[in-house]
Amino acid sequence: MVTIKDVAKLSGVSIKTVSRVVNNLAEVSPETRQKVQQAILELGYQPNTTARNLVAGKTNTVGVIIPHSADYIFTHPFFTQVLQGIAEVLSANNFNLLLHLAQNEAPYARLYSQRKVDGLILMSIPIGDPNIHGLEENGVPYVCTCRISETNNSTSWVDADFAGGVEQAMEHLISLRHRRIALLAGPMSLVSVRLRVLGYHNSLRKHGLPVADGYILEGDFTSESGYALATKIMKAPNPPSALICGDDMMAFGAIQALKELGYGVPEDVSVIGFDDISLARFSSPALTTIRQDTYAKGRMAAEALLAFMRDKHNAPPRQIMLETSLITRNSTASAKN
Amino acid sequence: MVTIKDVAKLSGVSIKTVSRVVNNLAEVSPETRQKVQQAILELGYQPNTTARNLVAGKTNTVGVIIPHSADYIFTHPFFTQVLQGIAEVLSANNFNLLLHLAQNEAPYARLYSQRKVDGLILMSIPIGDPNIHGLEENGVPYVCTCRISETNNSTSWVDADFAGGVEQAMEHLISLRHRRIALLAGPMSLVSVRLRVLGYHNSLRKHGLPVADGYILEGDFTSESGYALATKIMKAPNPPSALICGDDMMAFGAIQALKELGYGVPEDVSVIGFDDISLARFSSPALTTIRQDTYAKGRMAAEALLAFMRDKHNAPPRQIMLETSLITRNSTASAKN
DNA sequence: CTGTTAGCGCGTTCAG
DNA sequence: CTGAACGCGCTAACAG
Repeated sequence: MVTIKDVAKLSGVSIKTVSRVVNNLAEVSPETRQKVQQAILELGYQPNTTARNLVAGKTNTVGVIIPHSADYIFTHPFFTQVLQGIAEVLSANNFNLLLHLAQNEAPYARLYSQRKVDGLILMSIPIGDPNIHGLEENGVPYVCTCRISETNNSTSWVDADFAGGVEQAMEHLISLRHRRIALLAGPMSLVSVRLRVLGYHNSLRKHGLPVADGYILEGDFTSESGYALATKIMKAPNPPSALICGDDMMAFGAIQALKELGYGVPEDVSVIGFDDISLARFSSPALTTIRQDTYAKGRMAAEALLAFMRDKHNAPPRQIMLETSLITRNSTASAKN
Repeated sequence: MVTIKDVAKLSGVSIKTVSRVVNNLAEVSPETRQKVQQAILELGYQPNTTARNLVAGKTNTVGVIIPHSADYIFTHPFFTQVLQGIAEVLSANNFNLLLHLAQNEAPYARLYSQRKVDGLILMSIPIGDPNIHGLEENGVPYVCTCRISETNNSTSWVDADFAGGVEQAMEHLISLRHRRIALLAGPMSLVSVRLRVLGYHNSLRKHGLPVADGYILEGDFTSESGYALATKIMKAPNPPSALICGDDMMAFGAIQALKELGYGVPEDVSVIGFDDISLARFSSPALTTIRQDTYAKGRMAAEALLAFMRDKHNAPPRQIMLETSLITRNSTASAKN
């Protein structure tokens, strides 16, 4: 490869001078600058990023960690939307994006200790994930797009108000005179799912409604699990008149199951999703759902991380809660009785 | 940061010996090995990747280039599925994935010249993209998941048989006695779109059908453009009885437009999509579509690239054509007249 | 304004 | 089996 030395030799100056013109460090006479630039063009010289990084002690790259299978991630519009926000901000700030689909056991902090990244964005971390250890001890700059524990702590995160979101869904259904409302939740290993359950209970309590047996089911955010859980709950003794789903994919599966069981949606059973992915309006019926701004989540997380990396001290740990909103479409209607 | 020197000092050996145990280079006595490992643990030493890369002259990372906005990419399941395949293969081979959303003008080869990556995967490159220059000259290992020119050349690529796919769609519609079939195509700047048009013409010719005026419309692979194009063609003097869409998103938009215009799908107008994204079966009616195995596309591209990087000489430029298949669902039916 | 020298952290000759 | 010395390509002090 052509190095700074080659350029120096060809233009008849020292490597330091070459370095100066490459980095625009002024103090170079116009003629020598000219000579050097000529040589650079002639040789097609490009500075070696690895060498620069070694000297500078940084990488200009941010690692995005998602501890799930590529299959799971890329079939969920949720992840890709957050990624979009992150990618845009990083790109605008000349940072590289290293996508790390953690599967095997290896502390996330290692990416930083090994100087592969300057900072980390952690997505969808399950409770008790052993790999999060060492983040603080190693001084790793990081931001989560989720919460990693139900109790308060000092991690910085950007996340939606899941409890509030489910409460919005509940208010909507209760105002439509539904009383038997089931929650087809996602995996309980996620704080966001537990918060949805919390919101569900809050609403029931507020309206003096009973907690029905078996009305909280655990799925995994796939349409298949939505299908399976809807089938199960509708075949049970006391079927609900409305379903709140953990995400839109589950809602799609649930609607499919309901149709196959002969229930009309929304005439017989109302269904509400969560996220408002772009395809929610194309389902049949168009899906009523709780919208969370996943794109903003990604952007804000990336911005918070960059701010933190720029100035560790003046950027206090930030915890940002994003509001959700109810998008009313055609999958919900008044309860029959 | 703790370096190899610190470990050497603590364990009372030379840095070379530390290097040997870190890299498992045998020839170390059990006792010293033990001592060194102890010191490594004690200090929490992690080898600096940047320094290693500088010496080794490689980065162990592959750049994935997609010259579109993050918005465009992440709202199209097509891209994320290819990415999934790539991510899995790279991860399994201990390669990092650098996601590069090229927007501004900068030769892709530069990522290699600057030693940011060891190789490149190029996705969805438009015809005449100036940034592809320099790939060959700089000896960049690369593979495309698309074709970058209509004429034969020596680039290595993995791509679907778009002409054949559209021909499958045409055969299906013609067998249902459709004669007025419009093509709502994607952007003509893509070879894949031109190949779809080619397949369309091939079928027309084969069956002796006329090329109707204005039956090929150019869109951009978004549901919005599917909506707009379907509205336009149906309001034109001689509306078609069937629509073949450039991708499933366009098909969703087209179906929405048809419904709003009072056309029944598939009773009045048949619609066929392209890709078979996971949500195709949840639309209403469930979408008949041409399936391309985007996941396999990603995997094969990554594998081809890795093989090429391992052995430039014994890995001939590969050009792999992936077959498509017709998935018949409920958006197509016999023509009325 | 410019060049010499010394490192960044690691691997790799080559001696011992 | 082990260590000293050099170099990867570049930037930063420090002179000149």
